[in-house]
Amino acid sequence: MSRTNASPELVDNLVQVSFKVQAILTRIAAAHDLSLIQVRMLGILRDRRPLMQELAAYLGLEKSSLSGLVDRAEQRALVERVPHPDDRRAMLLGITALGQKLVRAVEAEVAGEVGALVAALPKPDRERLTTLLGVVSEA
Amino acid sequence: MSRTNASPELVDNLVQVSFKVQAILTRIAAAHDLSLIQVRMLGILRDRRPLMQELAAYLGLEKSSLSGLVDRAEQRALVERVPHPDDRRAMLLGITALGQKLVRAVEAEVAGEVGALVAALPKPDRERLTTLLGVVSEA
DNA sequence: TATTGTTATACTCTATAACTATA
DNA sequence: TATAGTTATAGAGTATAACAATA
Repeated sequence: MSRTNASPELVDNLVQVSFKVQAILTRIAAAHDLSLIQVRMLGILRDRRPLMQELAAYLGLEKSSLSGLVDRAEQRALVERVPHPDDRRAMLLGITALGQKLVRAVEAEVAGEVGALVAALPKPDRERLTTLLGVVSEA
Repeated sequence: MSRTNASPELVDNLVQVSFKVQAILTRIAAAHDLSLIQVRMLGILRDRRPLMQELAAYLGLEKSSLSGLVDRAEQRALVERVPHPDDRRAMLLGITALGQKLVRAVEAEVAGEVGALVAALPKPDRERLTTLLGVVSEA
């Protein structure tokens, strides 16, 4: 037996804001000749050096899909495949200096434009929103 | 001179929740053999009968991209092209009974799963979140 | 045998440019 | 001439299945 946990209005607002944020991300990525999935990939590689299959899992992609994604990013010198020292089947993925520069530029612009979405809220409201979204984000 | 309007944490939470909601939408759409853009199209056609170019504008697509999108949906009998009564160049787009059924099913599931994201919040918090997201949604 | 990654293939989604038909 | 829509073409992103190399 399931129960309605949220008003239609809350669901609607979550969906609307989600599309709004995605539109900002997509537009900024495109301005740097990147797709959203490429930005996500670069964002992950900024902090880790995963195997192909690990990155595929993070991104929710099949390994074959990731091969193409990495191919295109590698051709643009944004990422690099590094042979795994202990397993000759495996590849470690790294981000290049150019990739880092790009992802930092994108993230700075995102901070500005997403930040502008909440600029109309007074500070206490922004703090409340931060807390509430934190809970949703952990759900 | 620009100023930081939002904490990095708030921006992060907005982006994280946005991806979370999109993942739900994409998964539910896929379970019905639909893409996100097809669901958006059906959602619009539930309330309007636009021209091709009007729908393209709503969705932010080129008219040629929409041709293919409508082709594939029409082949599955989800939408239909209806000749415009007054302009023989133009096409009005409508949703079929099957399309309506599909979009209603998707939206019901979305309400359930997105609703579940906020199920942990007590009701007053959900109401506050609704209001705050309403402001962001209008920004 | 199992695992890591690539390749072959096919489909959706998207854009640009050229085109047709109508206004 | 201008507008509404389609078609031709190209490329990114995705999946499934078959494959090669290594464990």
